[in-house]
Amino acid sequence: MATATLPTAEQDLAAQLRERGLRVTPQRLFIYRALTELDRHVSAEEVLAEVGASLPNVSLPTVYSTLDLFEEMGLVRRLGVTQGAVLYDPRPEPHNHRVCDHCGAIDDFDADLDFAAALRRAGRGGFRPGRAEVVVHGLCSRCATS
Amino acid sequence: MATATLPTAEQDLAAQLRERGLRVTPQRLFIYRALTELDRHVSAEEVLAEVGASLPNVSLPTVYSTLDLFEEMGLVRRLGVTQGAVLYDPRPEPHNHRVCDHCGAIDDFDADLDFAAALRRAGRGGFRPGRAEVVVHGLCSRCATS
DNA sequence: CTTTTTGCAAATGATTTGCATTAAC
DNA sequence: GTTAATGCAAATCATTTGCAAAAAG
Repeated sequence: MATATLPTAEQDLAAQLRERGLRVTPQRLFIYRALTELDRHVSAEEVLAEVGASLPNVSLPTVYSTLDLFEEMGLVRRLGVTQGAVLYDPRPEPHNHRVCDHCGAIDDFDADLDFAAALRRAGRGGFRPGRAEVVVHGLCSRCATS
Repeated sequence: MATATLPTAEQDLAAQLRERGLRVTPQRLFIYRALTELDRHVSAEEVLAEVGASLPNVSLPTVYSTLDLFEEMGLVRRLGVTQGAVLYDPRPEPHNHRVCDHCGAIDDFDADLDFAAALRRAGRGGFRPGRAEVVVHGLCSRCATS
């Protein structure tokens, strides 16, 4: 795909793909754009719906495999979920999550916390720790009200 | 079911069930026992396998519905997972988790951390915070080695 | 022209549902 | 005897796989 007129972020994606010897396809660019535009935790279905508006006939298997690729590239993170479809988090930097125990919604919150002690403990027994985050369980505003 | 000779923990379960107006069935008692004996994060299938050894013909739907019930009763917690089946955590007290980003394994670690700041932040915007835990992502000893 | 990527259809795997039967109480 | 709980079979939902056709380089 010609990349001359792409926005910077998508130029970067194209470059990263080429570096890996992978191809720059409209599907990959549009899926990336959809993630940026949606800017929240999304399921594969939601990504497909967003992409479908501008690029028809994209298939769910393509969305899944592209999201997997993006995870490998560190562009998104898969979030474990206790109900419904897996969510993909388009924020690559470390941040924390709050999870509604009632409806399963997951959103972000920021707080700079000291994870040194936790990382030290987690590193016992051969586990190689990477990133740490706090997960706060509770009820989202909607579920707390009703 | 007659409960005269049950171990204490199972007597307690029986009492809790009766308090709720629910019935004390062998399935519920054996599933509870299986959770105690396995004493680790388990899938519904694993629970069924363990239960099946002593109480034949238990069905997977019964395991699922019983685990749901136990979650409502605060006896287990469902863990969100990014691959494979949902896991049930038989430890009711707060504790932390470490997750292998390669194979998806989740185990426990303890560390007493100060969540006050995180809970304060998480409580913004109408979210009602309950428990907090740290999740450390990384590679388990097995995946780090190979 | 070569090889990757895609779309479609079908397969898989986890979990849930419907319903007649069984078992608690 | 009444009502909840169970087992079985079938349905559902998310995700993955196989493969021929399309498109990137």
